[in-house]
Amino acid sequence: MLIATWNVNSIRSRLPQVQTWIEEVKPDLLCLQETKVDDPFFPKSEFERIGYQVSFHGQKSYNGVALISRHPLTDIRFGLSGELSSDSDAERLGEQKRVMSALVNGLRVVNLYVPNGSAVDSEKYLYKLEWLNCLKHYLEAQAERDEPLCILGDFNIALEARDLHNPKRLTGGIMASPPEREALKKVLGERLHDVFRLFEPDSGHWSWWDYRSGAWDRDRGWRIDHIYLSEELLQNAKSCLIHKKIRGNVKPSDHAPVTVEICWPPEEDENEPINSESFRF
DNA sequence: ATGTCGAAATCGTTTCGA
Repeated sequence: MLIATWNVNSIRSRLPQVQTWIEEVKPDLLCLQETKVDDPFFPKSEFERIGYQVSFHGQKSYNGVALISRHPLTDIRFGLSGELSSDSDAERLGEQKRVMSALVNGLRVVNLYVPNGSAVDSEKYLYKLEWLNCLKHYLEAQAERDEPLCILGDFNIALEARDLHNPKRLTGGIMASPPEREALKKVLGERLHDVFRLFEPDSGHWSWWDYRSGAWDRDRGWRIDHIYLSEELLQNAKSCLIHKKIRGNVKPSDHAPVTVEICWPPEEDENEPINSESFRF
């Protein structure tokens, strides 16, 4: 099963590129962030035409997440509500459309667009930390359901020095400050593992390059788009790739897609009866 | 050098957020 995450920075601006990439890579599930479109205007039929089911949770101008799937999506959930400590938290944090989840092939996928945070100690930064704390509670409640878990998306956090092109200069700033990193580590707990690092220990692998300052031409990137898996999925992971060349497109998103290949469901039982199709006549 | 995008309103230029 091939699962992908991509912050597209407006699905309407990026539609041709997303369609081309889907036809090329054929992901089973594509999780989008920053769709920047209210639900009535999501280009749903553009994906249905190529054999995908679509579900989305968006708003005008900002944020917005979507799931594009070749397999049935069930038990689709929107936002962090239902798992929060109070109704007022749910209402306040639900205004920004940043989370949706679904069951696909028996695994729970949680698609996230973590707040950017603007600048350390700003109002938006405090919101980001608070939001991550709510996400932690949400995932703790989720854990009781005992489903194999994949959480992925744009985390707007580089967890370690090797995830930054210039750790000396950038560490301590937004997306690389100790409080953000600690908050994310608490979200992950003991259960969730960064599948990219299972295959690639080295620095120099980025998923986001700022549009400004010639960051792409100078390869000054950050690794802030992540895929985290629970143990049973991690054991069956075959690869995790950053599709860097997509960032070199004409009119690109500032993020590249990231994919994980998981052997899932884990193994076909050889003793199981053969497909009933064979008995048709 | 906060240097570029995308969206929307204050609309053919500026603002906000990233």
